[in-house]
Amino acid sequence: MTETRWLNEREMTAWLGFLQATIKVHRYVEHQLKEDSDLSHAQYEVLVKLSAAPEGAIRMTDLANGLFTTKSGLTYQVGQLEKRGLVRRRSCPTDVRGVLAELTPEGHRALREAAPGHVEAVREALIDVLDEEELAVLGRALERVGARLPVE
Amino acid sequence: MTETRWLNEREMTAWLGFLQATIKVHRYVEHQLKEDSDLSHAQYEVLVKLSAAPEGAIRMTDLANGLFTTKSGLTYQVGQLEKRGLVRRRSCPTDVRGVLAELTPEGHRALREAAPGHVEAVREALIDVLDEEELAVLGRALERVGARLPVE
DNA sequence: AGCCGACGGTTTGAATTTGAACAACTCGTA
DNA sequence: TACGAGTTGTTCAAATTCAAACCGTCGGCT
Repeated sequence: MTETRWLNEREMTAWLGFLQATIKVHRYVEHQLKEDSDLSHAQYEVLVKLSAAPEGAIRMTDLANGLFTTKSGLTYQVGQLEKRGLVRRRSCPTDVRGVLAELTPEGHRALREAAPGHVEAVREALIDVLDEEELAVLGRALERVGARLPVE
Repeated sequence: MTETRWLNEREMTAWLGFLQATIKVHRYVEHQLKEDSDLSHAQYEVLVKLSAAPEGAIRMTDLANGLFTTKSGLTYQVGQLEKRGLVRRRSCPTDVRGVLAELTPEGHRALREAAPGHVEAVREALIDVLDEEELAVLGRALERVGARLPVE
């Protein structure tokens, strides 16, 4: 066991800033979506992915990976969305085990209506607070951070 | 209602990077603590704050604010820590309503033992992945982001 | 002293998250 | 063709989170 490399002041600032910012930004975005569109952020992201799917439908597993969520968590959220008629499930033609999720017309509408407010919240909470340089550095750095860590 | 200012590519990269990085880093740190010290990250942060308290004890509300958590969430977590004998509650001498939380000797020990592994995980997941410039920019920028948003 | 709005912390119930267990199925290989 | 390891999505119970309701107390004001 080697000596612990404690965080110096600059590192501590970055870590605490990261913690505080992430918690607050997530909470802010979550609230805005729930308030204005009655969607959780997780649900919103599901709608986005489905809407962006090349064939209009995605396998559950691919969806879970793309959203950095667990399989069981996704099953739950898609279940909620299906209850509300925003998403439909159908079986995968090439793999009997597979399940494809796709947006219903109501799902498309819900996303279209929720998107502007959500983007505004993202700007308000994060994007518009940063200048050009910060935006670039943050994008580059955090992308690298995320890519290094396992999905689950 | 003015026209929606959608995110351009650079902004979208920053936002997606932020989402992915935050989710994964939080999960990574959470797992490491649970695995190696049987503590949730929330519980670890409580121990840290208590350990850093000038008088060795803090009011629940101050603790909640310092940790960007909700009052009820804190009540639950402190309850868990108390069950395990890491934290003690006593009433505030100057305010009957108030409750002070403080570390027990076991709490001090648990923190001392958990800290090195936690710091290592934080480095592994975030700090050591960034260079000097990124560290500085990230610290400055995210601190500003966090400060702008309401606690709750 | 007495009132009243605000505060401090807990309780409550519902919603969500998690990992593990599970059953059904796929696919490469013997 | 038959095997077995790995995959797919769901289910389950337990843990956690959240907001709202709640109760007792504080403190300024009359």
